Formats: sequence, C-alpha cells, structure tokens
Amino acid sequence: MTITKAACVGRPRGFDIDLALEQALNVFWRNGYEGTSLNELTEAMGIKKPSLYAAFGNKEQLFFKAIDLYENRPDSLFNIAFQHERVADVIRGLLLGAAAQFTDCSHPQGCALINSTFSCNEASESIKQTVLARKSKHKQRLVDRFELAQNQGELQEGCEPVVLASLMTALFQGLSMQASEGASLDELQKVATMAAEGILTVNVKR
Amino acid sequence: MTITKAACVGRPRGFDIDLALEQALNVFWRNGYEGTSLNELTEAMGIKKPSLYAAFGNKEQLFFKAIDLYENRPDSLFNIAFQHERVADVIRGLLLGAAAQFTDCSHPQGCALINSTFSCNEASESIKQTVLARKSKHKQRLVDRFELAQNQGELQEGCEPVVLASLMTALFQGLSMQASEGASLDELQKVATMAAEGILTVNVKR
DNA sequence: ATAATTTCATACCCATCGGTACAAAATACG
DNA sequence: CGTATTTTGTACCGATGGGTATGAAATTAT
Repeated sequence: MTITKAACVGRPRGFDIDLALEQALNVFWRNGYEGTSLNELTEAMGIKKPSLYAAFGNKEQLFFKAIDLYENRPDSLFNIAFQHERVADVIRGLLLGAAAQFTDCSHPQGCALINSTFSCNEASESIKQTVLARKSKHKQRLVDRFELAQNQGELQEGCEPVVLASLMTALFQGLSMQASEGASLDELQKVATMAAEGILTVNVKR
Repeated sequence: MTITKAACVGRPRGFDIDLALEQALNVFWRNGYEGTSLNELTEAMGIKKPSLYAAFGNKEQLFFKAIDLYENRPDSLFNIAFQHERVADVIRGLLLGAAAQFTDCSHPQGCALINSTFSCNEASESIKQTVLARKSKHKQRLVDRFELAQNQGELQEGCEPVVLASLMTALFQGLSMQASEGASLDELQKVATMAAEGILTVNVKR
C-alpha cells in the first residue's frame, strides 16, 4: 500500500506529499503525538485539514507514516553503528552517535521515537502500543548483536546481553531527554564517553 | 501560605484535603500534566470541580502542590542515598534505589517528576519550566556531592563531577521510562547493577 | 465543449477541555 | 431562632480538540 497513489485524472495535488510528511514528522518529533494538534500540523505542512485527511487518512495514520519515514532513514543511528566489527566499536558508535544525532540542529532535538512516548495518555492506546513495539524491536537488535559478541568471546563472563541491551536503551532514553531539554552536543558527548568507558571496561574483553 | 486554612465557620469540608491531594498526585504521576483531565482528577479525588477549585486554586496550582507533596516525602531516593559516607555507596544506593522505587507497586511506576515532563507541550510553558527547575535542582545536589567526593580524593583523576552527575541523571531518566513501560524490579536491578559497576570501576578509587 | 474526477477552501459538527455562576445545604455565631 | 459564612452539586461557559459536508476550482477524458 503506497502512501497515496498519484492521480492521473482530476485536479492535481497542490503540494509535495513527501515534503508535507516530513514537516509533520518534525512537529510530532517536537511535541509528541497528543501534544500535536491538527492546527499545528496543517500550518506546518502548509495545507488545510481536508487535504491532510485526503492524503494521509487521519491523525493516527499520519503519525504512523511519519514514524515510518523517521525509521527508514539511511543514516539511522543503528545502521551506522552496526557496521563496526568489534562490539566495543559498536557500543562507542551507538553512544557517541546518539549524542551527536540527538543534538543535531537540522531537526528537533532528541529521538523522535522516544519523544513520541511523551504525552501518550491511555486515550491513544494504539499509538502507545505501536511506539512500544518499535522500541522493543530496536532493543531486540541490540540483544542480537550482543549475543553475537558473546558467542564470539568478546564479552566478559557474566555479562548478560539482555541486561547490556537494557542499559544501552536506558542511556539512549536519558540522552534523548537531556537533548530535548536543551543539553549541548559537548555535554552529551562527555556523558556518552563516560558511559561507554564504564561499560567497555567492565563488560568487554580487550 | 498553607494549602487552605480550615474554616471554623460555614459548612465543613466534606473530604480529606491531604488524601485528595495524594490521589491527584497519583493521577499526574501516571498521566503527566497535559495527559490528565479535570474529570480524571475529580473522579480520583472523589470530589466535584467547584470543590477542587475552591481547595486548590486551579489545575496548575494543584499540580504544583502535588509535586511538592511528592518531593517532600521523607523516604525520597536522594535523602536515603545521601546518608552514605563513601561516594561509591551513594552511587550504588542511588541506582539500586531508583530501580526499587520506580517499580514499587504501591504507587505509579517511574519517577513522578520525570513522568511529568511527558505531555508538556508549549501551551503549559510554566509547568515545563517548573519541572525543569526542580530537576536541575536535584542534578545540582548530585554535582555538589560529587565535588565533595572529588575534594576528598575519592574520584579518579579526570572524572568531572558535572559529567558524572549528568550520567546519573540520564540513567534515572532511562530507568524511569523503562519502569513506566512495565519493566520489572528484577530487570531494573540488573541494569542498575551493571551501570553502577561500570561507573565505579572507571571513576571511583577503591 | 462537456462530463468525469480529484483537490481545494470554507464553514461547520460534536465531544471534551479548563473553568465558573448560582442556588441549595450545612455549619457557627448572635 | 435567624443570619453570616462556607461547601456542595448542577448546570453551564467559551475555546479547542479531531473530523467532515459541501460546493467551487482545476485537471483529464470523451
């Protein structure tokens, strides 16, 4: 199912649908799902409400498509860091990459997925569940990578891959929150470095 | 200025004001500020809207009073952990204490202050600022404690107290989010232990 | 040209939001 | 008793939330 097939008959769409989706992502990224109103969306996207509904369905579906766009970026944190061979470099790359990406001023601060958990009261349960499922998918990628490292003898005895993955996730969440609250790149780099040092010293053979 | 002085004339208040405030705290704790509606509040507190407004002012002031109640608890995480003499025990106490307190089922999961940052769009700017100020006050307590440790020669050379405080804060935020998302005590204990081990090994003399 | 089709802008729908007017009810004081 | 004072329940306010009906505008097909 494509986003919305371009019509070859009838009045042509007056806006760039991909660009509009990107603007929508930016608003959700900044304010979360519940914190974003249709008026904010339409204003940022430069279209009126009926156009939004015709092109994207409704607010919920627009959110899902925006998150899809976010996660399928080629320069995703995970995709870059997972290219390293040694797990030590993966861990360093993830933490330092998070610090850099969460404070990149070319887009809202923090991680869009983590920020979206903000303002998600039980009214929008499907949003909450979807975001949680995505996050746990990412966590599973970490677990798999660390289990691989364990099988290759890179981890210290007693280091559980699942726990290590949870700790990394917790650090991402913390870094994301601090970035959203205005922390600088320099600040987060130091935090990420200290965290990586501790994790590597205790859990990874050298 | 007390919460609301008991009137000695006129119709007596028909509910326990302290108990009502505690119920309000629980709702904010679970849903954040924006995520909580007046109807949810009045239902949880067992009173009607005019009673709420007469006793607490408005939603914003009720929130502030609820957060005050939360922070002035005697069994606060910081108050307990800061009783230790050695900074290593403080760090362990903070992380393990966070794991325990954030998953305590006698109240909502996670940290109320951290959860309140969720769903805080720019409409309620004063709420956001207040919560941020409180959080940075707590962070300053960490900085002060770690600077003390540094002066007493407990920290390794090159360990900056500010960075260490930020890292601890990031871990609190991560642990809080994972607790809110349903992580178990056992899970978070393992994460906190691994984090503490890494931090102590690299940053604290033994 | 005209019909078919699609998008657009305006103007509206209903539910919920935080907040309040008002009068009945319940107490203390004279 | 009556009166002043405070709380309580009901019923409401304007603003905003997500979502839509409708007809005009713009294009392709005939």
